[in-house]
Amino acid sequence: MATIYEVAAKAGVSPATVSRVFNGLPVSAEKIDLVRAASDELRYSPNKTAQRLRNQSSEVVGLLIPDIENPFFTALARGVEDVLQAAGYSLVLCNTDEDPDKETHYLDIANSENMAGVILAPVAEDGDIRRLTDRGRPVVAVDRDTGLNIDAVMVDNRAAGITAATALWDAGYRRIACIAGPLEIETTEERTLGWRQVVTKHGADSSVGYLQHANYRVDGGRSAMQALLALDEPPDAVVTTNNLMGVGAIQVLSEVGIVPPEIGVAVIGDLPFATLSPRAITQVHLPARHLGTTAAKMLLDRIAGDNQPARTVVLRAEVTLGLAPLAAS
Amino acid sequence: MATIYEVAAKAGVSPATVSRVFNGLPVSAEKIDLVRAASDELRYSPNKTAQRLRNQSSEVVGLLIPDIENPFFTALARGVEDVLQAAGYSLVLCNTDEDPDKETHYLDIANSENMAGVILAPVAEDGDIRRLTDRGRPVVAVDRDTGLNIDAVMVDNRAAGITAATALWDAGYRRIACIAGPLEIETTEERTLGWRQVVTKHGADSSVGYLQHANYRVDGGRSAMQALLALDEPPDAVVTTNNLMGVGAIQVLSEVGIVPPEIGVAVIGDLPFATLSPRAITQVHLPARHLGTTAAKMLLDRIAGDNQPARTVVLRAEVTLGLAPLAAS
DNA sequence: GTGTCCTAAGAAATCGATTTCGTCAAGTAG
DNA sequence: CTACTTGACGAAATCGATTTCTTAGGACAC
Repeated sequence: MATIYEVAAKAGVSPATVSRVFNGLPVSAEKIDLVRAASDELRYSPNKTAQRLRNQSSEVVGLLIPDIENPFFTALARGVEDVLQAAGYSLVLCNTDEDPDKETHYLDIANSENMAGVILAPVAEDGDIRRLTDRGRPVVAVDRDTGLNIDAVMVDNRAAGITAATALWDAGYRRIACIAGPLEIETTEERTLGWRQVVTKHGADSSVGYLQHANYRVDGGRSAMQALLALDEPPDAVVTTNNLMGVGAIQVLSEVGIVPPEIGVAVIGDLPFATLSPRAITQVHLPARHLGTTAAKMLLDRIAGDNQPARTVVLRAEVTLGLAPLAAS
Repeated sequence: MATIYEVAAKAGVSPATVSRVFNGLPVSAEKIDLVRAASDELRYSPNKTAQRLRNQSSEVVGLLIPDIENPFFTALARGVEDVLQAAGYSLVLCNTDEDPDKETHYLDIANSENMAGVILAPVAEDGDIRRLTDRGRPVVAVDRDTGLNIDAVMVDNRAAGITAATALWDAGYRRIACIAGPLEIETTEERTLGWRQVVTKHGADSSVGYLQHANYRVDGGRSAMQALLALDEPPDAVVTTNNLMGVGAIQVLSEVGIVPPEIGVAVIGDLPFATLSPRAITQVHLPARHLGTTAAKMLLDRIAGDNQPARTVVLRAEVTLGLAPLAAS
């Protein structure tokens, strides 16, 4: 790789002049031509590492997500990438695995790598985000809240829970269960609260094991659904508070031969790879990609020097109704 | 952020000594203590950018994949990440979107970012991989071949196609169609050749529209399946040459009410988010994660200075048989 | 004709680490 | 006791860009 010194030597000018040409600072037309010719010939492109050291910042943004294999987060990542790529930034994608230590580790890296900023779906509320913000590096929280006063892009999870449960109730289901995630994850807790609000409003009983806590993944949904089916009076419908648990629940149902709309199923989150006709299922679509693009735009604003007080943007989910039960129960 | 000079001043030593302490070079015990105390107090951690400039390399690896929303590639990425993370490297994930220009762009970035190496699922055979290899940066191809003489980790795609078609034949299906991807993508072409080999071996007719080319995604699988069902004599089984097209095909089948094993379905690739019981479907499991871990290990070897001739590792797919048809047709 | 101002462009400092080189002191051999 | 080796460690060069400082030269006013 050619350096700025080689270009300068070949063009018969100083390195400073080469730098000026590449940064659009005033240089005589004559020398501009010399420099362009020399740099073309040597296929010169400025060394980003040296630029970064000198400028104390880079055109790299970190994105920290808990699970790269969850389609929700990949859609989010896709949204982030689209915006950043268009703005000439590159994206470093880090998998925190719901592990606070990994999160801290990657935040340290963001720091010592001089990244321009970070978009973060936080694992722990007390993460070491300060280290970045103290150095003036913008951080945007996405999907989940931090305790800190920073930009955030969130989904109205309570409303999503209400929407899901209401859709099932309106379709005629009366014994609506809920498969919730681990207690520590606030998003799923909020959705659960939305479900509970609807169920109790209608005076239905929600205390007989209809609330199942499970891990956030497919197998969690499976075991929770199995537990629900084993109840003396199984539910006639179920809300799952994320996409993967929804997959697990539907798998179990299809294995025992109970297919929606024989049982009502509402999933909060999208099922991009559902293999049965998605029409039978109520989906509360989370705007994952939009979450990503919004967060990326906010981050770019901050990088550009925007200093307004921290904003929180709340996006709403959109529902696709599933079929109603075949006959009144 | 504290610099090495501040640490040196506080400890009353030279920056060189601080550097030596951090790099395990011989320093007297007495000064080691001084440096440790000072760096702890200042929470010093070396600036990676400066290290990278000086050392002409970094502990960052680039992974270029065509589609971050495809579970095959996220599983692969996950495998890469596990290995790199354990070795203290970080991963920059780049989405090439099957676009040769984006691929070139990201390869340039890998170059000027002084990345330690690159793992690449190439889009175009004539990509600008040379620019990296010429500078001594190792590159490992994964999933797809390059024309170049570099390390590669591949799947035996022909065998995967043969396995899929044979499983259906052995289960008793006799009119086996194939949903293939775009002609440019060699992986799906090889799988298609495997299918054709089995079909022609048994003297079955494969020329009556049973081979459908479609785009590589869910909607491609949908339209191909619809075309197959519209034939005068529709197939009684179908092989799809990737996971997403499989999803689309199965969706269409479930919508028209034909459920496996009424029709035979063999998918090359995994269906991690299938919502029907996967038991009815033959899956040829591609070792996506293993592909990633293998590639990452090979890359780390090269980074460590391994100079043996380029290797190509071929992994084999594993089949999970679906159910046989209910009655002989 | 001389003083002032402005612009182009080179010299040199800077970012923060690593590493070579040289110095000095202590230890060992003759 | 001198000569030579060895080891710790500081001074300074280096990586490749950007930016400040400085200087030279031209344009213009008086």
